Amino acid sequence: MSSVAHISSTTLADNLREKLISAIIDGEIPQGEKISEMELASRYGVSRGPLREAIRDLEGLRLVRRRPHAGVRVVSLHCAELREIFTIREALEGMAARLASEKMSDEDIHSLGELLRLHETEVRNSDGELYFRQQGDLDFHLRILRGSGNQHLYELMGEDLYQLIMMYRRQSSQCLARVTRALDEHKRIFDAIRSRDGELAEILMRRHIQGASLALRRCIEENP
Amino acid sequence: MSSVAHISSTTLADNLREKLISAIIDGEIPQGEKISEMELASRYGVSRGPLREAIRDLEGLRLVRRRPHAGVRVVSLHCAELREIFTIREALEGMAARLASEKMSDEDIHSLGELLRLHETEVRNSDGELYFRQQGDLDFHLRILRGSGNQHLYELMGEDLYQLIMMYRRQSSQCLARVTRALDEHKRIFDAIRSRDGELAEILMRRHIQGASLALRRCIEENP
DNA sequence: TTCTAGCGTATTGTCAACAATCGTGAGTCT
DNA sequence: AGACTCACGATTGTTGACAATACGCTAGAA
Repeated sequence: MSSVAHISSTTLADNLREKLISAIIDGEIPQGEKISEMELASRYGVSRGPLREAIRDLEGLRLVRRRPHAGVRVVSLHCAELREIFTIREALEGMAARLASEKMSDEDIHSLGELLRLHETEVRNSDGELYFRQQGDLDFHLRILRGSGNQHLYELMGEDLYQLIMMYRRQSSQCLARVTRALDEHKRIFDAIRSRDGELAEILMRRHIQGASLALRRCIEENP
Repeated sequence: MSSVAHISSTTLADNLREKLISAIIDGEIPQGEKISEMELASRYGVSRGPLREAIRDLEGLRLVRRRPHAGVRVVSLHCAELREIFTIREALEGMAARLASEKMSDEDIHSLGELLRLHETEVRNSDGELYFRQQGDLDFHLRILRGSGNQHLYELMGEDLYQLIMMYRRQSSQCLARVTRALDEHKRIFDAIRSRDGELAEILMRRHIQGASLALRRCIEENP
């Protein structure tokens, strides 16, 4: 089944794709850097064929920009671009919250509540842990995305676009202090979903993401 | 056999990508069909390398599904999937209408009004032309997408996802009769944008797309 | 007859060499 | 000195051959 050891069970290009995503997200390959096919190929011990296919995927995820015959560079997320992404996120996750209010099963909603309680205790205990926040926050949003029952929506926002957000989060580690407030907003969104109030859930989710976007921009202005 | 006179200004893979998109959209390669790399490569007179890269792109556009070592099939748009796409479209284009209300220049708005007047006369004259409708409708929506000033939003919805919608439209030619009503709804959206009323523009756009989605589903139920 | 096992073929995945294109720096002319 | 030309080097794009995997077919037994 889907357990371990799918290290090389797929194809080289697919594996490379994941490795490259991680490398870019972690900043191992810096933003704006031009990447050399030959160098990367030898670094990962594969030929240029699979590598080029993986790069093609990354281009689709908008993690790299490619100019024909001139090489490919890792994108650099400046403020305007990040704002664009968050606007898209607002539209998509707002819709997801609305759909989740209608479509989620009672069990899934219950499970989501448990997750929130878990987050609360974790926030209370280790009050400065931001790694948790990244994972936990993501987890909440991903659950709602999945709870929408819209497979395309989940793939588009939760698998593709989230990579871009992850890339920013990993590399700009500051900008927390919003943890407790975010958790509070999560709880209100959850309440709306539990009440099957799709319209409210959408509004709250959109506000929540607007707030995150605003906080992010403020943080960028302060810390160069 | 083939006129190879076209010296590709970009790359073979990029050209192939566009050709394959057209072929799939036009139904030249039928939905659900498993595509053979060798056959396609010889058909388009290229090697399998660039072809595989182009296919990788199509997978990102969700026009094909690929299973490792088992080949790649053109997606088949059944009703549920189409509904998912339209839901995403509703969220994204609704947001685009809101943003366009704030960001579009007066000249762009004026130009958009001219486009609508052009559409009106065309609809009045050639009342059954659906090819116009496809192009014209798309044009209106694309203008708003671009008017949002959000580059990522435009690329995501107007360049990537629209391929899927185009694919459906081309292949199920029926399902018009909504032309005049759609035009009317376009006009109201335009009015909201001209009034710089982003909230109203978003609501109207979402209703408009909901209506289109509903009409589509009804049409599918009637015509198998 | 139907299920299963095993083999052979056809297709996909990978590689390393070949060709085309772009960026660069030396050299020259005004 | 500054700008333009042109050829060189390095990198990307493309190809056909090679290896690995999945699918179908035949054959045999229950």
